[in-house]
Amino acid sequence: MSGEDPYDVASSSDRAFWADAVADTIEARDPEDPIVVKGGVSPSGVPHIGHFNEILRGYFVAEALRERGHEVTQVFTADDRDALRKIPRTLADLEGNVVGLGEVDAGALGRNLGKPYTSIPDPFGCCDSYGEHFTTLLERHAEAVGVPVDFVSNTERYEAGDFDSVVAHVLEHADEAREVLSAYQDKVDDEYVPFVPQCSECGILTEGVTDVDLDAGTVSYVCTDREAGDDTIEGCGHEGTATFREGKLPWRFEWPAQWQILGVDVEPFGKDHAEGSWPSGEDIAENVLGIEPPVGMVYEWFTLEGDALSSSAGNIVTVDEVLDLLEPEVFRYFFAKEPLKQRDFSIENLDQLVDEFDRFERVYFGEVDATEEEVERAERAYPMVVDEPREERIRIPYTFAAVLGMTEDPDLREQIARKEGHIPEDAPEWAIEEALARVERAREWARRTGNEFDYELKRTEIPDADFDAATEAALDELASFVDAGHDGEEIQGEIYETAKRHDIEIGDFFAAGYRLFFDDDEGPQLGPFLAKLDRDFVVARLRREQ
RNA sequence: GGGCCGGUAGCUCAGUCUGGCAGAGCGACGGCCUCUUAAGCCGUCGGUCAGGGGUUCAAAUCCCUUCCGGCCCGCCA
Repeated sequence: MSGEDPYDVASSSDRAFWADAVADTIEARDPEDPIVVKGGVSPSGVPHIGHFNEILRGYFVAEALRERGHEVTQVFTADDRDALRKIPRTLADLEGNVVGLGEVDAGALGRNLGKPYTSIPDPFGCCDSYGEHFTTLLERHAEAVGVPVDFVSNTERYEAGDFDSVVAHVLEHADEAREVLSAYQDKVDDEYVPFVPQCSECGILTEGVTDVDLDAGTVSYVCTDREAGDDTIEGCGHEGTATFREGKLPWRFEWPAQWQILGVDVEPFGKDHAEGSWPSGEDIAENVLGIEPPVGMVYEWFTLEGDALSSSAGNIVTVDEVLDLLEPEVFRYFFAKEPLKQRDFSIENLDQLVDEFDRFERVYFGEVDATEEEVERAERAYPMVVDEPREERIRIPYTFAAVLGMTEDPDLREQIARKEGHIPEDAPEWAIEEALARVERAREWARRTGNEFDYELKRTEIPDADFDAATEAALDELASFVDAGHDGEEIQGEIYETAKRHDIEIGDFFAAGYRLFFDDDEGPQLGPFLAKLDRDFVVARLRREQ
């Protein structure tokens, strides 16, 4: 039984980039083009960044193979005939806005437990079903991340009859099926039937199969109660028959069946599958279906802010939200890293990820010193991470972009960035535009995390402030100093001097400045910041006139 | 209880497959600068490679073992 160890596929080679190691394994099998890379999830609720392991790990493998001249298709199954097992805490509309259950008809959802996602009405009423709603959302996110993926609806495949022959084969060889699966699941006994019909009356997926008629291509069933976690889903007692298109294979069989139908050559999967579904899937593929299983590779789960991604615990972030904070290429870069390392995705420390990406980019263009290993990896992976390598591209350091975000004036942002040398004289217009787009993202990051960059220049209206006479006099003097024309360092020094002359605590005087400009107690380094603003405004504000 | 993955500087991680000087970025600290205030430049510090044992001339790397975090071994996916 079994091929390569899915833990070794991406790591045991001298390849600098793991996707090449996977591609090596696939090529060693001499597959026919097009090579099919698959992934898949149940559209059970709000898609989050964890789901993108399933898409992006496959994407890098696909790209590695394309670079070697293969034709590659990346497919993604929406496992939408799976049953809704528990009501999610939150949902999201098609724009990605996450909403609580209270805002939709939660009661209606509760009556649909045990039914396939595609048999449940869309709580938002905009798609044909619950399953289609969340699949659509995932498709949109995949598009936003820039990964070309063919989405496949499991339900549609069952309805179109694509699964017919596999279902017939499995039922015809039910003895082998039981024997193989029983090595992995204790509950499999002589009565086990590897098909789950959907009740024509109440719509739930029921396990009460009473008879199989291979010639007619149907199963008979009684709609019986079914356990789902701690709950029991009540069957309606209906006795009926279902065709092979009116139900589904149990997951352990469905996965290998998908491999057969779609001709899958490689599939990345999460570590939850590694010890259970994968070995049984390989076994079933070889010894029940008689096909060669794809190359499998395991990826580790990552945490969000140190904790498991969990929609019920509220610890999730969607792709939409993340793309408000960083460029798609930075997001893709995160998934280009070693798949087996357990790592954290931290919005709090997002600047680190962006910095790392910026360095990665500069390594590719040979602009910074790097180890041989880094260079090799960048040369291979960078072109897959960005849409198109362009050397003139400009990256404003993320935290500096956050500083620029303190002012809303786009011209001022550009002007400051130029003065600080982050935008070269001869930079092309497109590069400037892209570089400054990061300012909005960094601003959003500062706002979202409420971190030390979350200050907003109060330009249009002067904040409420009440200063004592000494402070007012000092501010007036500082205004005159600024009016006379000095650079940032001089202004910064003068703030200290002015405070001393008026016998004001240094910290208090800075606080007065932050109050006037940011309506806050703290802010960026004041002197250099003020020097970058237009002088008339700064002088007037220091004089509390505007 | 059994199996599997991960643990390397304060943080984020390379390096482990194939044993050969302990690495990078960020942060911190110091300086550039009469300055407790965050952006630039230069520099410095920073390590029980989770702990212990073994093999070896040589171990982050190989073997055994313990600890910590997570996954699987019921159902489901």
